[in-house]
Amino acid sequence: MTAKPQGLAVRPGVIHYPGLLDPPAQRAMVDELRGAAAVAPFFTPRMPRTGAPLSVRMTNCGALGWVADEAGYRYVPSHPETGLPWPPIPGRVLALWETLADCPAPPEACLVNFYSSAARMGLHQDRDEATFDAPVLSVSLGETAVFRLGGISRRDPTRSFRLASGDVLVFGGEARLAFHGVDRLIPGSSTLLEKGGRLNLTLRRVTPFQRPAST
DNA sequence: CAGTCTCA
DNA sequence: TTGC
Repeated sequence: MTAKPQGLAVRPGVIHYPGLLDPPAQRAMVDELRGAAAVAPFFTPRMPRTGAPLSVRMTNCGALGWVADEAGYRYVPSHPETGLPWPPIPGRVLALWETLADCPAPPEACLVNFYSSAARMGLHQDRDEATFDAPVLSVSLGETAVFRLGGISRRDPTRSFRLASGDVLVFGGEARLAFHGVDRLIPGSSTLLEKGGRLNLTLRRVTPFQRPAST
């Protein structure tokens, strides 16, 4: 995949690439992620202050990983339970970023969220990064998610649409800070993951990069 | 500088 | 890096 594929603008700045990864590519990516999860096991994130658990389980790849616990939301260089550095971002995940992100620097964080059939994710923004110049790239693997997308303000109207296995979504430009979440999964919609559920990868730039000079 | 929780 |  060298040329940039065509996508659908769900709203300005949010591009949906349905079925961008064919089933063999999805399987290969899942295999890579299994290797990463063997080094950095999934853990249960918690809400700041209350400690209420989120229903997803998560791990990370890359130089920095996103964690959530009583202390807050933040990026850290190592796994909160093992203390080991996050494993590298898998090659085919990096390749997707290179094709789609239009960004001169590689991603620093690859958050891997696992949704069981009952997991959900409330509406939120990805805003814990020190730069919003780079887009956020999201990859869906496994069961279809009923995804919810809003605007920049929490009270903006929202829309819902489905994200199936192999779909890629890019949040950039004016939509980089769009609210989004997952209402639910559609059970039985995929057999990619033997035990069901859904993996979502979120690729992000965390620290600023030097943009090419304009003259 | 309160949040991607949840339940009232 | 959470207490305020």
